[in-house]
Order: sequence, then structure tokens, then C-alpha cells
Amino acid sequence: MVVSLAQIRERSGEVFVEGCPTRVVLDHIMSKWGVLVLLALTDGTHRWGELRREVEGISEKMLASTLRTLEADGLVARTSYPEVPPRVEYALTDRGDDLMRHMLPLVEWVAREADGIVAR
Amino acid sequence: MVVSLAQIRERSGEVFVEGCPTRVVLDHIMSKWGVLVLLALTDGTHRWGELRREVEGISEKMLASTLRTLEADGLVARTSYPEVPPRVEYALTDRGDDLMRHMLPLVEWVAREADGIVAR
DNA sequence: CTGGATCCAAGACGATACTG
DNA sequence: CAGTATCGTCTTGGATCCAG
Repeated sequence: MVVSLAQIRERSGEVFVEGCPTRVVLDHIMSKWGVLVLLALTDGTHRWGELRREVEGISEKMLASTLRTLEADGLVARTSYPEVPPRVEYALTDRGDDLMRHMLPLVEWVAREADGIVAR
Repeated sequence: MVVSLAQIRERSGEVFVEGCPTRVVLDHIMSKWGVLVLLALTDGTHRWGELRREVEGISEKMLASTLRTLEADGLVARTSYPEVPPRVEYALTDRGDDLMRHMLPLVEWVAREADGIVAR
């Protein structure tokens, strides 16, 4: 690829330095469950229980903690309705939407190539 | 975002199913160190020791294991030269190069937005 | 110099039970 | 329904030593 390390550093900031913001955010959104939750929210608002079922294999604990992290990062918006029984909805914020616009092509590439990669 | 879940499923395969190839590969390349190693290799061939210094904070164990995984996935090529002292070089394969073409925009987005995200 | 092998700590993660 | 709390497990990852 015709990209110099200097260019990468310039364009990707301090990504190679420990504890820099880029690495922190990268760890959040590229985490095992972060990607899947964000992906599930890409087609719109979801309730807690929907996400729980959508993202196969996630535990309640990890769903809660993943959502809290993404919410703190301003990527996911949480809306709770004062009803009985309770209803809470999660959706991408504008920033989260922007993020997914950049992440979706990558996920699609992986989905296309995955079979050829693992099957060796 | 104007993407339906059905579309995502169609375009991203079985990503929501446990143990599917897409999830496995996703875990490899989106792992804490996988991203950084791939990123470091984006500007060309690197020696072991260079990578060690380049990717700040990585331990020898994690570098070795990350490289072995990426090599097994056909994303990184390892070339060892029968010299004394030994010299080993790592580079992206064509497939790895293709991958980075899709991942770089995402990393750049994160680098741009990271400060605003963490600083809250 | 390039790793492999081993041991150990810390955090991630899962299962379950429980509450507003 | 939407979580929280607690506990126990297990993987991740670091440190160190050693070998080709």
C-alpha cells in the first residue's frame, strides 16, 4: 500500500502511543461486543430485550456494560419511558451514525472474505 | 442510517451468530493489538524488532501471538532469512493490503473524533 | 536478534439470583 | 421489562527466562 508511516501517524494521530484517545476509542468500538451492538443498532432503534436476542451469545452483564460505554462515548443514545412495565430504547446518535458509515464497509469486507480466511 | 437489518444480515452474513467465520475474523483484526500491528505494516515491510518498538506497549508474547494469528489468516506474510544473527520480516499480503484499504478510513475517523469522544 | 516456554496477575466474561 | 449485584471461571496479557 502506498502509504507512509509518517502519513499514517499524521492522519491517525497518536494511535501508536499507549493510552492515547484514539486507542481508547478504538478499544471501545472494536471490542468483541461493541461492534456487534453498534451493528445491531445500525438499522434503527432497539429495545434492551431486542438487543439481547439480536446479539447472539451476549450476556446481560456485557450488554449493559457495552451500552454504558458506548453511551458515555456519545455514540449511542438511551431513552427510557416512565411506563409499567419499563421500556428503554437505544439508538445511534449522529456521531454513532457517522461512525457506522465508516465501519460498515469494513464489516462487509470481512463478511465477504471470512470464509476464505478461516477455512485454511 | 438508511440500512435495514435484513440488508446488514445479507451483506454481513452470519455476523450475529456465535462462532461464525465473520465473528472469528472480526475478533482477530479488531483485537487490541491486531489493529495496531496491521496499521504498522501498512507502510511496508517491518522487522520483528521494529514492530516491537513501533507498537508501543505490546509485549513480546502478544506480538508473537498476534503475528501468528494474522499470518494464519493470510493477512501477513513472514519471511525469515537464514543469517546470523537471524532476521525476520513481516509484510501485508495482498489480502491484508485489501483489508487495510477498508480499515484505514475507519481508523482515520476515530483519530479525528477521539479527542471529542474521550474528553467528556 | 527472533522468538518459544512458563508462570502468574488482572481483568473480562458468564451464570444466577434478585429488584424497581 | 430492564437492569443490578455477586460470585466464580477463564481468557488475556505481562514478566521472565531461555534457546536457535
